[in-house]
Amino acid sequence: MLDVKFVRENIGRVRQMLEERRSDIDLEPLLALDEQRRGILVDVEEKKHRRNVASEEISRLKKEKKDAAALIEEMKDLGQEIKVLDQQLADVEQQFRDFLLIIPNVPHESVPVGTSEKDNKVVRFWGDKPSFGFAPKPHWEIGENLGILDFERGAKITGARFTLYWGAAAALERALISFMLDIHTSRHGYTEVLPPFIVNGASMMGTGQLPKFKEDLFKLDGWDYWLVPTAEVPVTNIHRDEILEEAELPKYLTAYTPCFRSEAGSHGKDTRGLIRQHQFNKVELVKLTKPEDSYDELEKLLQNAETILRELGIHYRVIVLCSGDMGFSASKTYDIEVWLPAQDTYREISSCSNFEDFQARRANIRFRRKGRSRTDLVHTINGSGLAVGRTLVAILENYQQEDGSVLIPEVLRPYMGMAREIKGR
RNA sequence: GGAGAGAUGGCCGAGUCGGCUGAAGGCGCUCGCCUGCUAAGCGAGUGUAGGGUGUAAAGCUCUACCGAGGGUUCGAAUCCCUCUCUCUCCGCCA
Repeated sequence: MLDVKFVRENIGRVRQMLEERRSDIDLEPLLALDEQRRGILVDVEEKKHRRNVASEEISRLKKEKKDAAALIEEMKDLGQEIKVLDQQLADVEQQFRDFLLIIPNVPHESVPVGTSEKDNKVVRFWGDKPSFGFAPKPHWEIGENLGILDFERGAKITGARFTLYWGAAAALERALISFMLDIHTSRHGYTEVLPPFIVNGASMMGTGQLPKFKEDLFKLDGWDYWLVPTAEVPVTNIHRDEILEEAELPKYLTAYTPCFRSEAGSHGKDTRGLIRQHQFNKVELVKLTKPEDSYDELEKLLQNAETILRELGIHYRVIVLCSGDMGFSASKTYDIEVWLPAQDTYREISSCSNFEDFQARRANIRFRRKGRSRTDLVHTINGSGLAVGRTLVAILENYQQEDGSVLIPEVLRPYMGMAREIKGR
């Protein structure tokens, strides 16, 4: 959510931003509502002031045993007027807030302007594409041949985009989760948390999934409860409606959660394999920082995520998303794309974003600088560190051998009973 | 699921028959004084949000907020209703 004052004072910039994001929101109604809101506010506050003064007067008259009937009668009318104005104000504020909630964040000045993913810019590459003396297979073939990925039974148990893992695949998934969490806690200074996997509507509002992206979420029937689409939601909302001390910042949090996404609008896309599932595992990195530090902290968080792929020895590239391809709440986003040899392409395995104060304003997460009385909004940053299912895909494809077996990256072996390779269940 | 108790400022805790209670008292914290050091002591200050005024900061001023929402009333932390959450006991359960 943007600051109304910012919108009011930088109307040109906000208009331009909406254009860059290819959004057709018209800001006029917002400004009109803001004007209206302040007009009613001044009026109703003045009336309330008069009522307060009169109430004291009535109290005094009664104590002195004097007649207060005339004043009371007068206040009855004033009370009615206030009631009407309060109702009007509530209506206007509701509309005003609803409007503000659907305006996207302003891209950072370093973000390339563009209309689609074609305008994203590659920042760097790491490692090399592996060379195979045979035609590399896609992960779904590798997994099915080894008997460790069962797409048919996943679909039977639940439906499309759900997969059953057997034996070594299940163990590898679990190993990856532990490995990632261990690296981030022991080497990068994050505190591990295990949050609820179901959150309420207020939390979804806080990080920006609601009200605009309801159709992407799974909701529990009859409850204001939603399955988390990412750990970003419960973890960022840990400090919702709190005021932190300056000394507590920056906060580094990491969490494993499953993620649930309806994938509305992606019918027919990535239908084979593990790439696009309704349920997948992810280790998430979340930071709450002071505004002046957030862009440095974003770079560090990105590197923290990259470390996982480097340790696993898998080739990847980093790209910066252009204005037209960025998510609703982000000011700047880097994607890490991992190399998938069978598809001869790079696929997103992590998305690291700075939201500046956009989420903090919605979620009301503030901090107080030492020696100052007023509060400031924190900046929030998060990124996948990494998407576990896609990491498993990358391992299967990059570490496959001609005989159909898969080598286990060395750093994962301690988590896999020191096994060197996967030959079957 | 059944029965009961509660929700007040960073924390503890008081609010009688509704009327200078944004809220006593204490703790904590901040600044100043005092003091070989520390501790103690003394003095002052110490919620959040929004509006007005102000070039800005400060300041001044108004409004709202005592779990949330509604109601009664000239006036509600105090009375009534609904909801949420917490705690205790019973039942059930991993």
